[in-house]
Amino acid sequence: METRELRYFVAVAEERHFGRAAERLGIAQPPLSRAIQQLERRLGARLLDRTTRGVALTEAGAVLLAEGRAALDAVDAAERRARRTHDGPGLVLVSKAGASEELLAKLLDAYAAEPAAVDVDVQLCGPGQQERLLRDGRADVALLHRPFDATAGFDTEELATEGQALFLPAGHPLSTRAELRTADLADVALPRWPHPDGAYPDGPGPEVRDTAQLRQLVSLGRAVAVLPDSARHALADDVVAVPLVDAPLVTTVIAWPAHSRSRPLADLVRVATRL
Amino acid sequence: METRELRYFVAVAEERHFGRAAERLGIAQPPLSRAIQQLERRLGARLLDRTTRGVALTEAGAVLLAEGRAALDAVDAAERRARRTHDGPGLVLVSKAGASEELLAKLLDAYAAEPAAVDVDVQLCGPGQQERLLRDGRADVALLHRPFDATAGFDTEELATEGQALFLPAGHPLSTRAELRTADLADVALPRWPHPDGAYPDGPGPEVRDTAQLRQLVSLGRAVAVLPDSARHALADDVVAVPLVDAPLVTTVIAWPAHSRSRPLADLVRVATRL
DNA sequence: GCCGGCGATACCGCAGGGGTATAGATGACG
DNA sequence: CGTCATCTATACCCCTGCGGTATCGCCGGC
Repeated sequence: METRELRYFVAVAEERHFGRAAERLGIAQPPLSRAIQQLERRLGARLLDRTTRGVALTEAGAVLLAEGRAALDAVDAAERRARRTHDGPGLVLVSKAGASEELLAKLLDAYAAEPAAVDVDVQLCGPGQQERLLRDGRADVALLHRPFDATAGFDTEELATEGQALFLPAGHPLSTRAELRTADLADVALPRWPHPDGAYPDGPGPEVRDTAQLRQLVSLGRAVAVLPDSARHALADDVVAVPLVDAPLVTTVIAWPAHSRSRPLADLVRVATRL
Repeated sequence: METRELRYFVAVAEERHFGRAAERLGIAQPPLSRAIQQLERRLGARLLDRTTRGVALTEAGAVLLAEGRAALDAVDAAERRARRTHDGPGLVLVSKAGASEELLAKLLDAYAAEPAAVDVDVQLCGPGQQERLLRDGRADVALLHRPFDATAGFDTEELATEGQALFLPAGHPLSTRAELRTADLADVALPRWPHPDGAYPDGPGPEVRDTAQLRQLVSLGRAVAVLPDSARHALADDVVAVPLVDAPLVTTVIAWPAHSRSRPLADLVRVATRL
């Protein structure tokens, strides 16, 4: 199966519409129809149920969509990592904006002191994006936070575990409490995080993209946030943190593609585990 | 990057010779040279150092070889799993021939009793092959044995942990001992297992492909073997097992691709963990 | 019953992948 | 040092197959 066929199929499967998929791919609709038919013939399997109002995935189509996305990411990763290797030694580390800032700073300092240290390009992104970057080769290593981020398929080492706290603007009714339980948050409008596809769930809370942005909203009195205790370290005067004693513990882990065995990556991981 | 280009590059990188790679690919040598040149131009990176006596990998080439193999496996997996889904529900389980036989039998029995059980196709193979089958989609789930098999990149659940024993033909000098230590094996010729590429290391012991074959050689008095205790269960009268008290513990795990979320697979894993 | 939207079919043009023949480069060898 | 063997690159040709345009057939909505 060729990458092109797979890209075409994934586009149709995601758009559930040949015309829109063709537009997204920058080709006309008829060649796309033909390509999908050929793919189905070669696989010997129906992938799509066509109706006059669009297309639906068959079971085999759903499997090919899931596996095909992973395969396309792997191909992209091969290309990106080869290109980056040619451009010179270096690592791309990705972390959530605003999360584990102190740990990240210590890690970068400690690694830079290593004799064989290479350039580390730090990418900050919103939650749930790191996994994708690691899979498609835009990043080599990531700081993830269990249980929020999926670590499936990566090698990981645990770096730190901490509790969570509610971060409130000073003057908020709950800000005088010594500690809180999740039940106390029943009628608090918590911020809404985007799904992986970028859409936001419905609800009363503000829409946020990353933790740094959220912290600013809290400071402005426009949001309250549940964040790991370490977010406390750069707290503005007008923000209060109250421990949430029964919130799940958050573990910061360093994660990398399971097959990676480069020397700089191994050094970075070793430094991280010895912090 | 197209699958075809990647296949071509991997062939040349593995053969380190354009002519042989072309033959393996079933094409002539000149188009292959051209294809690699185009790939290098598109990537903007030299992948191979050509000499008149063959080719050597550059650093970027080595990265592309490793990542490219994984990517090609992922593409194959997408194709195979889509095809198998179309052919009907079913799981392919792979295990080492002769290993964990009792546990495997119990697992298959227990799963078959499930209300939503699907066909389970059991593939037996030599050591180190399961990982490959799981990666390229020929299998859905595997029984692996830590620390011998690599579980990197898979989701796993532990099923059993056991010690190892030395399996000897009756009458062997060591067969009367109540227990052994690894130091006692210093001048015993242990069997040689093939590398992933099929080549055998040099040494005095017999060449073996799988545990079932090894057991037969022991029974014939042509080999001695270090195997997990459970290999004892179908022991012939003429074979003696002596515990190796300081050998590493062997953990049997059930492993599957990290992103797999099919109902039959989840059922099988649940049944396995409750054995 | 007509219209609009969607996927499939028919047909054409050309980019590019594959083939053969051969040149160019370089280490091996007498 | 010249010749040969070996291996990759270049030149040139052919034809497959991808992509484009025009149009058809089908079906749901009004």
